[in-house]
Amino acid sequence: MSLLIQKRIGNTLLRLKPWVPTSLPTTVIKNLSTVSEQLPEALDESSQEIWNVIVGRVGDRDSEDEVFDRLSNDEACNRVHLSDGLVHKLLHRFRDDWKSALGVLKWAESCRGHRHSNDSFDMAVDILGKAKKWDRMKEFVERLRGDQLVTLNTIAKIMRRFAGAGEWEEAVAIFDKLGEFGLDKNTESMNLLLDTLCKEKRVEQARVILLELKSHITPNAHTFNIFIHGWCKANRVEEALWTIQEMKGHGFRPCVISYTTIIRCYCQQSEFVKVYEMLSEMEANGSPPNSITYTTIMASLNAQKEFEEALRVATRMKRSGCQPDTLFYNCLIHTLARAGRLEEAERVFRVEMPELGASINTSTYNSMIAMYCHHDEEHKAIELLKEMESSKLCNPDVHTYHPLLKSCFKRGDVVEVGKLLKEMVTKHHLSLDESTYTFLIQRLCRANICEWAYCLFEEMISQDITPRHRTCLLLLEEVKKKNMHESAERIEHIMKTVKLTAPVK
DNA sequence: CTAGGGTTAG
Repeated sequence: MSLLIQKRIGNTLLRLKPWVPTSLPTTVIKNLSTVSEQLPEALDESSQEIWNVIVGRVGDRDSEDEVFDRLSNDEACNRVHLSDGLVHKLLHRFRDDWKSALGVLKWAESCRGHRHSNDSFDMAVDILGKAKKWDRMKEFVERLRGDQLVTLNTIAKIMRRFAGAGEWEEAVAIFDKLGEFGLDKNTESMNLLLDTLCKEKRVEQARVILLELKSHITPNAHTFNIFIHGWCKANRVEEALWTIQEMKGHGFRPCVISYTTIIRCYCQQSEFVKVYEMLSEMEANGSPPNSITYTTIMASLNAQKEFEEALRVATRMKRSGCQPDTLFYNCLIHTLARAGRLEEAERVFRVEMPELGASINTSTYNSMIAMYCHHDEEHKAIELLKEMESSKLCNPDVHTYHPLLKSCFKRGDVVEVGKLLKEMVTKHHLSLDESTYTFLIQRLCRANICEWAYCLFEEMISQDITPRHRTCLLLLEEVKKKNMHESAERIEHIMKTVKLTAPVK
């Protein structure tokens, strides 16, 4: 087995092999041992080969120069013709590993015939920002500045990373220096700054800055919508309403976005009377609600388990003549499923969506599959999964498999769990996420196969996914019951060293 | 640079 394959994400089952206990059904063991190499999707054959080489060459703890050297000295890498798309995918692959990302970038730059797109540089800046390597980021941006390669998009990445890390003053400082990058302080760049601050719950600061800049830069309708969102995010709907007035004072008519933002805030406060009042107001004053408005309300009612009420909202929407879209239908199907109206959901899926030209996506299928599983019609769920695979319009994701896996556990069919996991990894190149690991570990423990659960736990750690405290405790208890001393010690060790995620709620 | 799902889980 090559190192390359070991490095791949989602080699869950592969890693299980040495651990598979004899108590597991033989079919499971057989399934686990036949995993083939998975490939990242959407790459053509030659790009795929390059990908494998590069990813295989990049070590875990190397410096950027080591990565660069290794790639430069590799024959296969030197023969490569690099496309922007491939560089983009590589940077994305190393988005959490800035050293490797910079090494790859540097190597790509040195390749004959290759010139980076702005997008690649921006991604590098973003990766450094994500890692909070501020000095390296500034250094990198300086270089870009020299080559006049800094765009407003670059600035956006910098600002958002600073603000996201709580360094909002730095975000403002970048705005102040826009001129140095050959960019203007205008409405567009100001809105970017204000939006960044508002999204990081710094609406007050944004407000102060707007007042400062007002005499130089004219706000537009976007500016006010940004503030409406900012106030709502801070749960200060009074100020948001006040901003609507201010907007009017500046000669801008509040639009469907302005109102929908406020409606969302009312929904979160469960102030549904106010929601409906605002809906009526919108209809009356010529900014009628759209699909997004209605979907927002329905989703919120769903969250409160008010499915019948949510369905009334859908009826109201259809009566209003508003054009439904995919997200609306996904929400509607979800609602119908939760309300136990399977035939109606089927009709929406099979008839209404195609007729009204709403495209069906992964989430649509996921909702239908979850519905069937929930109502013990797994065969229909599996049929839909097959349909998804052959349709080529959309592919399954981890959420597609959750209800299917749950059904297997419910039936006590562990063999099927193994089959499904194998399919996820090999056929669809999916890697398990934190919630899937947590779920599997929990259910495997309950099914008295904590050996398997422990393997997944190890796998999780090796993928740098932090287990929840509760998961550790559960597994530890099970492992102790089975006298798996070594595993128990290891779990205890991990609990001490790894920063554990607090349990949800 | 402005608005929207879901989930496996008591």
